[in-house]
Amino acid sequence: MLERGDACRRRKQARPRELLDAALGLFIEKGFAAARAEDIAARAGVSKATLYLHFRSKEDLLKALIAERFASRIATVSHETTDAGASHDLLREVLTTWQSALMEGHAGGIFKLVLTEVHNFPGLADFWSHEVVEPARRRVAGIVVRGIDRGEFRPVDPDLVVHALVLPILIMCLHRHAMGSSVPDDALMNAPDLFSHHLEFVLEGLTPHPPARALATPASSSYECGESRSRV
Amino acid sequence: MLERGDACRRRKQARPRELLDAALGLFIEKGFAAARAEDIAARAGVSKATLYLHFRSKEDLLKALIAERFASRIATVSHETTDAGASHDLLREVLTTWQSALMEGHAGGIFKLVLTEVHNFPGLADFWSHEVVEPARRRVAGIVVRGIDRGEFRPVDPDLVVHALVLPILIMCLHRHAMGSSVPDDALMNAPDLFSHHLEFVLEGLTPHPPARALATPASSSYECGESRSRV
Amino acid sequence: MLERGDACRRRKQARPRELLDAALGLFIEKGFAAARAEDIAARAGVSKATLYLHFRSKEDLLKALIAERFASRIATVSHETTDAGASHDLLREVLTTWQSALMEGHAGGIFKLVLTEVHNFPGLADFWSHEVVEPARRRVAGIVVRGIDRGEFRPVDPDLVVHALVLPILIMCLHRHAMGSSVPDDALMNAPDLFSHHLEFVLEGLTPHPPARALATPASSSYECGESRSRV
Amino acid sequence: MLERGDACRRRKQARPRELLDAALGLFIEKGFAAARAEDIAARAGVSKATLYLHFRSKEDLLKALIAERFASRIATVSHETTDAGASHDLLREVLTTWQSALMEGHAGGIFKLVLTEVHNFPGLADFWSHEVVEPARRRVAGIVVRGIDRGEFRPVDPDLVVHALVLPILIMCLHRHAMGSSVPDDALMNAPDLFSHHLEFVLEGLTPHPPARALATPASSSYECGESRSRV
DNA sequence: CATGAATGAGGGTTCATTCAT
DNA sequence: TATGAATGAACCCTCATTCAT
Repeated sequence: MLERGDACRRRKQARPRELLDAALGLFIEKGFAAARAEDIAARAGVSKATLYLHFRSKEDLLKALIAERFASRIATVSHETTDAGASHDLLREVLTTWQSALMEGHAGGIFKLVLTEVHNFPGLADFWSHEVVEPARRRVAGIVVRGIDRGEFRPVDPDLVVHALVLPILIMCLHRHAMGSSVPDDALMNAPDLFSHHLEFVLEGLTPHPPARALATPASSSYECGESRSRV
Repeated sequence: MLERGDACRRRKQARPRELLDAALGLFIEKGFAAARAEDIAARAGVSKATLYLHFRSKEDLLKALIAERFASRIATVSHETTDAGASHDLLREVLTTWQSALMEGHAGGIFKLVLTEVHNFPGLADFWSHEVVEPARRRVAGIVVRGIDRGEFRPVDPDLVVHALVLPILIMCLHRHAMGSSVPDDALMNAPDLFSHHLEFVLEGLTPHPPARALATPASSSYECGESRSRV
Repeated sequence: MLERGDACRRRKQARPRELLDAALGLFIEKGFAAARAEDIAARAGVSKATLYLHFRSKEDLLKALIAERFASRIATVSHETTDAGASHDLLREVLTTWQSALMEGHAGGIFKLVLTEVHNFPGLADFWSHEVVEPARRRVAGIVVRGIDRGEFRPVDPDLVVHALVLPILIMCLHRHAMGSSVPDDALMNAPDLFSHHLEFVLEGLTPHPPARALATPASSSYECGESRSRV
Repeated sequence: MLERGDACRRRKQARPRELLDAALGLFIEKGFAAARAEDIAARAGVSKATLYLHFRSKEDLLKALIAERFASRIATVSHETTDAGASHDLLREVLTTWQSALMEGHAGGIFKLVLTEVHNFPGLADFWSHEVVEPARRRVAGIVVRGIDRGEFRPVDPDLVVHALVLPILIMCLHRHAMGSSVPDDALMNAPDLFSHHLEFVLEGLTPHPPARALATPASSSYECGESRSRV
């Protein structure tokens, strides 16, 4: 009986979390408008009125999700600075990990939610920018700059590499979520190898051409003192 | 009275077209669910009941739009085979044209519509695949194959190039449509040069190394005196 | 068929009127909050949605009623200036008519509505003041002033007479509406004679005492040039 | 612990009282329907569930209030028979006291509550009749009869005087409560002198004509040098 | 063909009331 | 006794869709 009490209390404390989870799931599956408050409550195992005990409106649910930055439901790029190893390998590791994490999880659904609801929830633009794009940009650009500094990469605009590597991942997530198995033969989107090949392709493009090495290195310094917004 | 009859008849014939235009516009602006039948009719200049005279339901409107392949509202890649000139230039021309056409027009809205409604309207998967992805893939891959055959490009999987060049465009369109001016300083998405630099970056990666050096497009030299933030 | 068409169209034009009537009836019977939109519509012979075709909200219904000043549902004091006859008789006629009209009709319900909803609908205070209190005050005070001028009444503050004659009527209306037959033996409120006796009682108080006549008349002039707000 | 127990027990005994007070306050402020059970409990400093521990329903709260005759919240006319002094003065004292007590306190709110809820709570009709109307009637009529007996008043139906003096007070209370400051310039309702002048006016009507002239209360002389708008 | 009017079904939200502790 | 949590029953309002003209 005590245990049951404890269990119940624990459940009660967890209600908001469970409701948010249920809401996120249904928002992802059906979109914000089509997700019925009653269904969200039901999925969380409570009645519709209970939902309104914890959140003032359906909009509030989404705002809470945004404020919580979709709490760990989206795989974030690892920020630990692993200084060891070649920059090529670092880039490989970070992007492969991130890509497969995103492809496995609910990222596609969240991205879709962001795209469809940003009109009504400006907070989503912030989320998108600060939680998705910027961290990825920073991490990737950081490695690129490091690679340039160490002479492993040609001197290129780091943003270009971000553009080349991150954007395709985003589309692939969206595509995977939206199309699911509708277009099973779409090699462009679904093949996991394609991305790794793409990664190698970009890495190759980053590698200094043997004879050009001499002129590449000096330029790298210009990336150390970022005069613009997009530095690491 | 005859004239009026004529005028009326002409208008009447045009009704479905006007309704489809109105529907597409509102679907793009507000999404399928949030676009009210009454608003669609109003935008087409007719009454709500008239809409149902021409289409059996709101879903029918979208199905008709899909069946019509969104009638020319989306810029299609030009398929004329221009055999003249370097493959580098061909690729540049095709992709630049396509990208700017998509960024100008309503492509972002249509892409979003596809993503959000494909689970209710399987026809959208076909549209997406056959009208957007495949033509672009075919055109770009064709040029790549040609370039490889002519020794202008290194031998690579053509899909890799498609992946590298087409996917970023799609995301940029979506981003532009959804975020609009919410994230005005997002260099990764909004900068128009970034894509052309990205294009050059990929083209460089395609160029065979030792002998093709001299051919490297003039643009590549600009990498040394980048006057803008996104230079290489 | 034509006739039926006509009839129908006439009915359609009349919908707002019918809805307002139904709304007023239910507001009077149950109060604003307890009157269900569906019941209002049903009483008007239409569906709930039709109500919202003509009025944007339930509040709008009441606002429309207020704006229409409860359109003739409340008996207004007759404003024709009947100069013939003794002022005593004039006062008798006007007040008796008004009182019985109010007691018969829905005045009690409207007064109650005003009292209960004036918090949420400030327009009701205006209605109360401009449509109920002021006209009655003006009419009664006008007669009193006339009577004073003609030497038929003692010089008294006309507002005092208004106070003495109008206020009891208001309470009697409210009482009649609210209590109905709950307190059938309440001679103070329900007896119609009581009011006419009260009227006579006040009239008597207005009549100059025979010997005091001389000093009464001169004072009357001070009521001719109303220096204050409450003149006729 | 004992002390706490004592304190608690004392508080617990007081719970119903506190709840009733809170309920009455909110019923007066917002009306029965708009007063939420939760707010009542909160105002009493307990939780919503505790309210239902003491009262079976929200209706029960009002019934208890009615049964308790709104416990001293409404000013009752003093029933001590003060036989000393002129009947004019007695009437003046009783009515002035009662009126100002009612205007100060919550009488208006309670009257409104009675009017709006009597159809759901027949007990309110009894309250109204036995606690408000009848005591006032009895007291005032008693004085009138005494005055007639002593030759101070003309022989009139005592109810007539009750009607003339009590009814206006009721409306003024209602008006004050409902309109508050919405119609600040309403001299008919808000002016405090108006009632006392009205009282004098009625007293004058009660005074026997020829012989009683000299007795006319000193206040009556003030009618000749009215310094305010509402003089006679 | 065109439309003004009408509606049924459904969703968001509130609140009096109950239950488990 | 006291309460935090939960809920069922309504109610307001919307909108895709139909009907009568």
